[in-house]
Amino acid sequence: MTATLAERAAELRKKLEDASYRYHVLDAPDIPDAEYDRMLRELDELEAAHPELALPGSPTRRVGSAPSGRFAEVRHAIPMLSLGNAFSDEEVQDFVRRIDETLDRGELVFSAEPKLDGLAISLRYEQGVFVQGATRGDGASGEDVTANLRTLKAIPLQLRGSGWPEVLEVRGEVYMPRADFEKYNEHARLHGGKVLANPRNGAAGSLRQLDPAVTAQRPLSFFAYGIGEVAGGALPATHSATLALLREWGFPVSDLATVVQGVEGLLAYFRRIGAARDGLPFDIDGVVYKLDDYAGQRELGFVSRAPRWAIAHKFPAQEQMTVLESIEVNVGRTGAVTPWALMKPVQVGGVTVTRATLHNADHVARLDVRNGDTVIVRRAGDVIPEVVQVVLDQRPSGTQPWSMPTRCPVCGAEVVREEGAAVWRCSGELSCPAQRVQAVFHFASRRAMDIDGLGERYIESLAEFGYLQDVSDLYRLTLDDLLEMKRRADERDGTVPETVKAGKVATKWADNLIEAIDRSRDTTLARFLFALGIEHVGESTAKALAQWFGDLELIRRLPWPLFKRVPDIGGEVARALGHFLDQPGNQQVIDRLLARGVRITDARAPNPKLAEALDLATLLVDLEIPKITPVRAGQLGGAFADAQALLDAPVHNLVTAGLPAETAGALVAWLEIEANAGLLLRAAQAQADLRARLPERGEQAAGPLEGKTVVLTGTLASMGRDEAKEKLEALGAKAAGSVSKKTSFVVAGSEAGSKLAKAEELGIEVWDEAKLLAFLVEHA
DNA sequence: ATGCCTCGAGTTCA
DNA sequence: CTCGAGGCAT
Repeated sequence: MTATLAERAAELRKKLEDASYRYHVLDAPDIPDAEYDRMLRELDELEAAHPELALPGSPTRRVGSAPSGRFAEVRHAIPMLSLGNAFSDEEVQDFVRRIDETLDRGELVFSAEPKLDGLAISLRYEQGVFVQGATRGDGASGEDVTANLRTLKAIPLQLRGSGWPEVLEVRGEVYMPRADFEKYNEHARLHGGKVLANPRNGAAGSLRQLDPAVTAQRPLSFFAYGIGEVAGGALPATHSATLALLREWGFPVSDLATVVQGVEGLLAYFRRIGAARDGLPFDIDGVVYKLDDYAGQRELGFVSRAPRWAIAHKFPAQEQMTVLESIEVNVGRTGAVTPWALMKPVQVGGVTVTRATLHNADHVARLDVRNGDTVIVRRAGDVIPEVVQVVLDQRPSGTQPWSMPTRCPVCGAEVVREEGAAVWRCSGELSCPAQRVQAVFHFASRRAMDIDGLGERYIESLAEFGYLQDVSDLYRLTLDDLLEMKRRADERDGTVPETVKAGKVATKWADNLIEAIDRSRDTTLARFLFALGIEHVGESTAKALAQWFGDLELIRRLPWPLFKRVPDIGGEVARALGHFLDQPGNQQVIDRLLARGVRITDARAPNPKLAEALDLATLLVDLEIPKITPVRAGQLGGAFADAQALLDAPVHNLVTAGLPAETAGALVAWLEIEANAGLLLRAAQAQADLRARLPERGEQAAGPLEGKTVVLTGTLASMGRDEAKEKLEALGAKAAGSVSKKTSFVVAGSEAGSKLAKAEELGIEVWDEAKLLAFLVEHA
């Protein structure tokens, strides 16, 4: 029993020492802080419970690691201690209770401040002059980095004011502001410099440069938070008063540092800083509480490595270590094969994470993650977990680099990658069940046909049991089909509910689903086009198509080059759309959807601006015919009335139209290819069609927001964001996803974040909810 | 060609 | 939200 505990203690000590060395000496940590803290606590508890295991050299007895020797060693007259940690309200309550029991003096006053994620240093002033600066090192002695610290503008070389002690040591944190860190890295990337991993490492690495000139180039800053040795003078009786004095003497002190009372005060402060955290210009990993009066601090004293009168209250770890059990792949709607990591569940930033996307094969290769690896996961951008790094030391032996499967795990078709592209795709297209299921899921999604209650599981089962070949089958599902599907699915999974065994069948969900499918039959052209899941045709492009052509039948017949007449649609998107419509299978699906009751309720006349599509010269340029430059196309446009006339023309007419023989030859050769001739023929028909339908110019009334681009952000009280978007679009506005200088105005609800900040930065008009509502009422 | 600016597509958890 | 890539102005 004791033997195993002793082994565990030895193992923990070894790991902690290694990690500490990497962190403090090499500036290259290989495990997250949270993991370090966890191991240190385990060892601490072990040693507390079994004092015979506690050794003098244990990591629990000191703060960091010995200096690397490149800088002179500085012995701290008063050790630079680290703090105990609290991760929960209970631990903070315990901290306060312990002080209460010792001091017995009623409501306690604490100084509270953010805990910066930087590098702790000590600055020594004699007669008010900066004489020496040192890193914390192992707490007892650190490295002399005076020359480097002198380059920091935030550190006074001579104290301001008066009344300072003859000898004064100021402690604080050197850090790199986030924005400066980004800027620095951007510059480094552009000029091939060293890219810093994160602000903390950036600060640590910068201070440990042997050449102060290098340090001077780094955007470092400093906050004072305490004092060390004081001689030949006196300081106030409280920490807060001392901070105020330090500020007068010329030190930056965080203006978030404040005084609070009792446990409630501490916890309220923690929440306030936590809420403000993302908006702060620097990284913090928690807050620090210190008993404010020095007399009380002296009375409380220290436990082995930390003061009893202070504690660090840490935010939930944003990074954690866990084991990657396997790398799986997903097949998306477009056939994209995406690798993702299945991991042992771990708490990160307050939620349990088990899976994280690995984006694509290149990303996996860059990280070199393998099955069984120990990995560091982080929740990036607030929510989405990502695998940051592999802990190579912990890699099991005999692993192989991961490689993309050559066959689709779902349908067995070959997995291929387009030249130069990042994604690998399953080549099975609609014969791949995964792609079919995803296609239906997309079709039913809220922004497409909006079929409520049709989730992925139901779709999978319906497809599996043969009720669903393509999306048009949704519209011939019966109540019995659904119930039968459910029965077979339950049977297969062995999850037959007790109620069913008792002879009762729940049908409410199926009634609702049938009803939802029926409701979705009436839809808009934009939703319908989006729902089809055409490559490159997302919500925005679908809206543009609907707005410009107005009618499904017209779009179905259009030769692809004409799609390029719509703003923001270029060759790539037009070709993808044409390719989709050229497949008889797709046209049949559309036919069946219409035959089974799907109705487009907002058909209208084409946009008058499409008149330019009637121009033969424009059309010829769009067709991308070899040798037909815009100039040549113009000549042909002048010589022939329309595409039909060109098709009818004998070859020699091309030459008489002013075309050089070589160019005319290229055109004739192009036309000899049957598909091309067909394209031109269809273009001729489409032109005739359009000509018949186009309304007179200016017939369509322009909305009050015509030509305006708006961006919505934050939460609106009176309506959903989508609803607001629709209303603005109805008035002619275009709703964009991000703020740029082209944005006309931003509508900001409550808790608006980065987009509002960007708008303010660019000086773009911002509407609040009241202004939006007033505008909508006025133009209803 | 280059550099914005958008859009599309894929994604996590409660 | 973040990446990759298309569209378009320069």
